[in-house]
Amino acid sequence: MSIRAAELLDWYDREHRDLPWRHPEAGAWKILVSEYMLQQTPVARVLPIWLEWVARWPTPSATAAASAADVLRAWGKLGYPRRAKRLHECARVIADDYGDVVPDDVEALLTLPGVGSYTARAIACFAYQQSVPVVDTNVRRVVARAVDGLADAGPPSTTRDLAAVAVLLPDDSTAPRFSAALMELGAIVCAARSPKCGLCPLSHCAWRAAGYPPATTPPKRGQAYAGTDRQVRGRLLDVLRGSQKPVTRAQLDIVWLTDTAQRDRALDSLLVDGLVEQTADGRFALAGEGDG
DNA sequence: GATACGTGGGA
DNA sequence: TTCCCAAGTAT
Repeated sequence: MSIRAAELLDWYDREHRDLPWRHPEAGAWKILVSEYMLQQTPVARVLPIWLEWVARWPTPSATAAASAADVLRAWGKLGYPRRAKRLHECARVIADDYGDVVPDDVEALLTLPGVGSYTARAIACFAYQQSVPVVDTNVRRVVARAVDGLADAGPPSTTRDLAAVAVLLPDDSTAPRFSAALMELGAIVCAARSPKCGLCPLSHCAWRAAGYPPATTPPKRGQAYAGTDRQVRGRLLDVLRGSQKPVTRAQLDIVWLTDTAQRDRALDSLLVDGLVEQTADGRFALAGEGDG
């Protein structure tokens, strides 16, 4: 079963959320910033950070001129702070190598730090109106249901997923809106947890036609967060974000008392990732503190 | 292909 | 309260 573009586009025009990075005046850089922030992070949490961010650093060169520490602080508790570091590095590359203009071709975009298959195509599509497939988790789920009649998407495969969406893409200038609509439908109607099929505009959904069969593969258990290195890293970084001055080892140690080996490992990984630096006197600070 | 990588809100 | 999961990327 396929997806009728007209149904999807009409629904999108009626029901889509008014998100600022979708406004025509946003421009490629601010769209790029939104894409980094939206990687694995809900719109509601991104919105306030994005608004402050693009007002403060409206261009790649403005972003590149900021210190890494300021960038990490502005990122706040959005999560996965390596994204902030990569965004900062990306800004420098675009400022230095691309004349402060976000490149418009997928191949060049893919060379930027933090830009993978999804983000490269999202920028080409939404910032430059190119008819390239854009595949995120929402799109994969909508296609799995509406086209394949399955409750959930199978394991991701970039090659396979791109090909599946490519055949659905309208062969005209509506392609970018079609991709945005696919993502929007997955986000607010064809949701993972409780799909609102009563509100779905698609009159030909294979999953519905099959009587909404449940997933056949057992749900994969995501790893617990409590007690992981990720949680320890988060705690350590939170201390560093909150201090304008370098902190002592003891100030970091108190955030994780239960497993000192794990705490040491977490701190070391932050140093390796370049998110944290050690000062000459042995204290610790956010990377690039004092730069810019 | 599997795994590491933050955080917080809703069911 | 616990569990799920949210516009992925890099290794």
